Formats: sequence, C-alpha cells, structure tokens
Amino acid sequence: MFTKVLVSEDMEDINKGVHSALCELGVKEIQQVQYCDDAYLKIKKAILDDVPFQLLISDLSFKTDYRTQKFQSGEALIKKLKEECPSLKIIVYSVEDRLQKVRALITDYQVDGYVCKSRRGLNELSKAIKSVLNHTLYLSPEVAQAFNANNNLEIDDFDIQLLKQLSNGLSQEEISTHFKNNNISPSSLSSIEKRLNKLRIEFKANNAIHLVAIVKDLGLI
Amino acid sequence: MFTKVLVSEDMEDINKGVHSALCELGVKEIQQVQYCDDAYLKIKKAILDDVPFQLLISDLSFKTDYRTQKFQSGEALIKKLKEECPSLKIIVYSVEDRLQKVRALITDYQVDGYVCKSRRGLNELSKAIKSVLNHTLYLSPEVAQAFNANNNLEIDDFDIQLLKQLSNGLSQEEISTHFKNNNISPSSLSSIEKRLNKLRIEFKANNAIHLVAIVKDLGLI
DNA sequence: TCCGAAATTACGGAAAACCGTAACATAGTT
DNA sequence: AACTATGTTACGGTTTTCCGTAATTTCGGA
Repeated sequence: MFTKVLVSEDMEDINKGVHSALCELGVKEIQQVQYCDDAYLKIKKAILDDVPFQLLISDLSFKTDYRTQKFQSGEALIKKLKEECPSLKIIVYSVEDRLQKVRALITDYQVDGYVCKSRRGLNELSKAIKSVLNHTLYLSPEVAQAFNANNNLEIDDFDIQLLKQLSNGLSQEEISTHFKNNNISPSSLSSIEKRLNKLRIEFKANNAIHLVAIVKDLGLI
Repeated sequence: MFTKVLVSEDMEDINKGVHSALCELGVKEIQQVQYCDDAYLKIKKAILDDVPFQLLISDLSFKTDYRTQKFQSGEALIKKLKEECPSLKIIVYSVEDRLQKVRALITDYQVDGYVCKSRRGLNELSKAIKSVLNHTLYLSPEVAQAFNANNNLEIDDFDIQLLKQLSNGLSQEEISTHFKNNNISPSSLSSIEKRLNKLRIEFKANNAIHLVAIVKDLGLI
C-alpha cells in the first residue's frame, strides 16, 4: 500500500471521509490541504527532503476566498505536477462528471484515476487507490464510458467560457475580440454565433437571454 | 442539545463529516439516509412510533441512480415535511449559494437554517445547530445577505414580472402582447423598452442578458 | 375645471442579434 | 494526391434590441 499520501480538497467534511478511507486501507502518513498552492508546496518540499508523496488525491474545484491562489483550480495544479513530478500518482476525486472533462484529464494530463463523488464515492476511491497501486488506470462507473461511448450533447470548457462572458454583459463582438486577445479558438464572430446557436438548440432556449437564464439555473455558470 | 437528528445527504464522505460534527455537539441519536424517500419514511415512522426526530439536516441535490425516487430533490422533501411536520426543525446543508434559492427556501418553506458547504462548512453547521436549538434562524456568511442588506432598490412587482418573462425567453414584443392579454399595465413595447432601460441603469448592466444574469445572482427572480 | 408633472405610447434610426449560405482550413482516410 | 468530414471564418439579409425624441394620456392639486 502507499505509505505517504496527500489529500487536496477544500471541504473539511469530505476531507474527513477521505481520511478515514485512507486509514482503513492502512496508509501510514496522510496529509491534507485545503488549497491548491499548499498542495504544490508540500509536494515539492517533500521531494527536496527526499521523502516524496507517492499519491495525490485531489478535487478539481476549490471555492475562492480571501487567499489569492497561484493555482486557480485542481486542473492547473495537476497539469503542473504531472509535468514536474511524473512519478507522482494522481487520483481526481470530484463531483464533475462531464465526460469531456474526464477525457481531457486523462489524455492531456495522464491522471491515474478518476472517481466521482457520489453515494458510493469513498468505496470507489478505495478501489481506485488499489488499482493505481498496480499502475492501472481507474475510472468510477459514472465516467467509465468516457472513452467507449460518445456522448454528443456535451458542453465543453469553451461553451462555459462563452456563456460566462455573455452573462458578464459582453456583446458577441466583444467576446470575439476578447477571445482573439487571449488566443482562445475559435474567436470569430461567426463562430461565436454558431456556438451560441448550438447551445440555444441544445437547451431549447428561445434567445440568448433565455439561454443564460437556463444555464444559470442549472448551475453551469 | 437535540437528542435525535436525521441527516439526509447522498455523499457518504460528507455524511461522515456531519456525523462527527454532531457527535462533538453531543447528539445522542444520529441517523443517516442517502435518499430523500428514505428520509421521509424514517421521519414519518418515528412520529408514528412517538419518538420523532427533532432536527433534519438535508442536502438539496441528490444524484439520481437506479432507485427511482418519489422526492426528486431535497427541496421537494423539505416542502412536504414542513407542511406535514411543522414542528420538525430543518437545516439545509448545500453547496448551492444562489441567493434566490436560499430566499425561496426560507420564505416559502420556512427552513430554520441554511449552511453553505465550504471550507468552514462543518463549523458553520455547528453554529447553525446551536442557533436553531434556540429557535433562531441561521444563515452562513455566504448567504447571510439574502435578506439583510440589499433592499434599498426601487423595483416593484411589475419589474420582477418583466424580468421573469424576459428570463423565460420571451421577446420584448411577446412580453408586450402577454401584458396586454393579462391586463397588466403598462403593456406597450415602448414602455417595456423604457422600463428595461431603467433597470439596466439601476443595475449597471450592459444589456438585457447582463441584466438577467445580475438579478438572477441577486436572487430577485 | 384647468394645469402641470409624470407616466404611457408612438416613432425612427443605429446597433446588435439572428439565420442561412458558402468559402476556406484542417485532419484523417483511401 | 484526392476525398471526406468537421470545424472555422466570411458575408448578406432579416429581426430584435437599443436609444433618443416627441406626442399622448393619466391623475393629483390649485
């Protein structure tokens, strides 16, 4: 079993749950952080001290508070860590169940496991840890299809970004120039119109106002 | 302190966290369920057996799985319970922090506390329990403003109505005819334009989309 | 009853959103 | 290299929204 594990998760109650699960698996040293930046520092320091962590269990979304963070999300943290410490195993433990996201984390960042927080989440997490110990990728059932089946009606990060800018009061033209300035593709006005049209159809919205209202109610933005 | 408390929450790790918090507060009997329907049945049964629960701590959103549920959300459960068992105290414990949701739960269903899941969530939950024990409404800081401050705005029922129709996807012209049909005055397209312009200025919104996004965040609609 | 302020309605031009079509680019296949 | 599928960009026309101005109506007070 792993002997040194770090848990990065902002909610203290979930931290407790994960902690007890790790204890049951016989992990000797368990450390916990509630901020991505802390996770990064702890992991780097442990390497310098020659007592590195073997496994990181991390959430994706962290509520922002007064502490400004270098890493704005679990994703950013994971990206950096996988670049700098490829031997560190990483399991994502998140409510996020959009297949697009899971797919990206695995193909782009090579995470070693993805477990959806749910009723049986802790149980799944235990399975994932055992699996990762044997260098085998583990996906919890909710997202196991992330590679097999193709879910065509999915919302990706670009869509979210687009909807957010829209809800922030930017016109489609302003969004276009904003995307151009930030090297986000596609950025043409035409593409933005097309995407919004796709989203309107997907959410059965009459117009852009309706669309924003719907996705806000769904909690997507 | 309460002696008999039910926790309704689908994630087992959060359940563990809440459980330990309740233990620390000295609650003797703690029961947990992961489905709304189970919560309802347990509460009703306890009343029939003359050993009722005094407090329910419930989440709002529950992941759906193979078990089909009569209550599709924590909200539905709470609504029903507050109708049938008004003496039961209810604290909502949820990640949901949109004010209109919180407002609705308090004004429409008279919940006794609302705590946002966050880094300090368990701590807030403890405070809430103590407060509710004294029959005092408790709102965690994230949502405390849901009632207190922001009431100096000059918006009337007509404005709310207008914004609601707008967020429902009706065009300004459709809203106009809708108002005419329902004898709501003013109803001309011109008046609707004028009102929306007033609201845009009042809320510093760039356009109608922005306006709807803002008032949704404020919980006005 | 008349007056004036405020609300409502009407109108026209400019800007933005909406919608269909088509050209162009890119990646993967044979 | 040619072909296909998909994604991106470009463009023109229609509708809706946005905004200023002005005419009309409503209503309380002198």
